[in-house]
Amino acid sequence: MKLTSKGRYAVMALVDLARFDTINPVSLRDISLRQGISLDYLEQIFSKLKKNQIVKSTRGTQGGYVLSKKPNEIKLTNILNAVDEKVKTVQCKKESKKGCNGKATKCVTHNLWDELETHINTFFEKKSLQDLLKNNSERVN
Amino acid sequence: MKLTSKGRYAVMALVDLARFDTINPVSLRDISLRQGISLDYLEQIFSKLKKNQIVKSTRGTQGGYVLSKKPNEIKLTNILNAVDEKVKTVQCKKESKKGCNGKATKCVTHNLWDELETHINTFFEKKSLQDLLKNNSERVN
DNA sequence: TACATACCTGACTAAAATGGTCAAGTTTAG
DNA sequence: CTAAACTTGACCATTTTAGTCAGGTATGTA
Repeated sequence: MKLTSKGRYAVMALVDLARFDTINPVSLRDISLRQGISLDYLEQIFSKLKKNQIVKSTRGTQGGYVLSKKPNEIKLTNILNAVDEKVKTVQCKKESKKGCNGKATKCVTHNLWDELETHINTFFEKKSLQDLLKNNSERVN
Repeated sequence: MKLTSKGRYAVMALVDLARFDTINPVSLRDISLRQGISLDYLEQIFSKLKKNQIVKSTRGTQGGYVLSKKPNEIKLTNILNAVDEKVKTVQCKKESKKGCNGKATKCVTHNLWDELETHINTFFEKKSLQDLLKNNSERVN
């Protein structure tokens, strides 16, 4: 079980945005430099964040990104879903009439992973960007 | 973020074992057939479970595996750790003096993943094999 | 004692996911 | 009109996953 960098990068970038977008849009270049994340990779991530209406973009010189909602309205679950960092547990095909692993019944752990999924999602639904801002009033660059 | 099959297989196999090892040791072959898991893969998994004293083995004809403790004493966290299915979050090198991503300070999400890790582990520490047995009194084969 | 059964070990591998890079744009402020 | 910034999509090296394969070794039973 593993948490990947993409979700972490997305959260880091948005915290950065929340801190710096108050006056002007923030360019990915700036975020890249401040957070040490590859610019090209950031572009992929922000493309998804934009599709999910978490950020808005302005083109051209002095352009960049801003949050489309207030930090306390952006929950971590929104961010992680946007970049496809969902909790994937059992791969039992829900379509199929069969249970897990081709058996007639559900595998004995089926409910377990469901519970875990709920458990983790609850955690992410409670946390907002605002919560992270509070814990990190020290400067980062 | 993803949960892999290895951990799921380990739990499935141990639930199977808990149900059938009361009289004789259970052969991996039987578990393989009942649970639809490759025999060779099961051997790898059980090798780790044995190293971590979760199961005991008997060789020879009529041999097989039995649990080394009672089902209520085996927590999911023990099982998942045994098969290296730990929760891995940030890859910040703890050795290094530097913070995450080569920055001087901890990345803004550092504490977040720590919290999540604790949150998930708490879940696994509460659940025992016994708990899974209760929820699955229906037959599985 | 033979031998089948079952555990044990380690090397190997196809496929997928991860964590990016690279190239070629389009848009717009100045 | 041009540089800064967003946009899109193809591409790729590495690592992980989920096994397979090939050989063992140990031992209960006939």
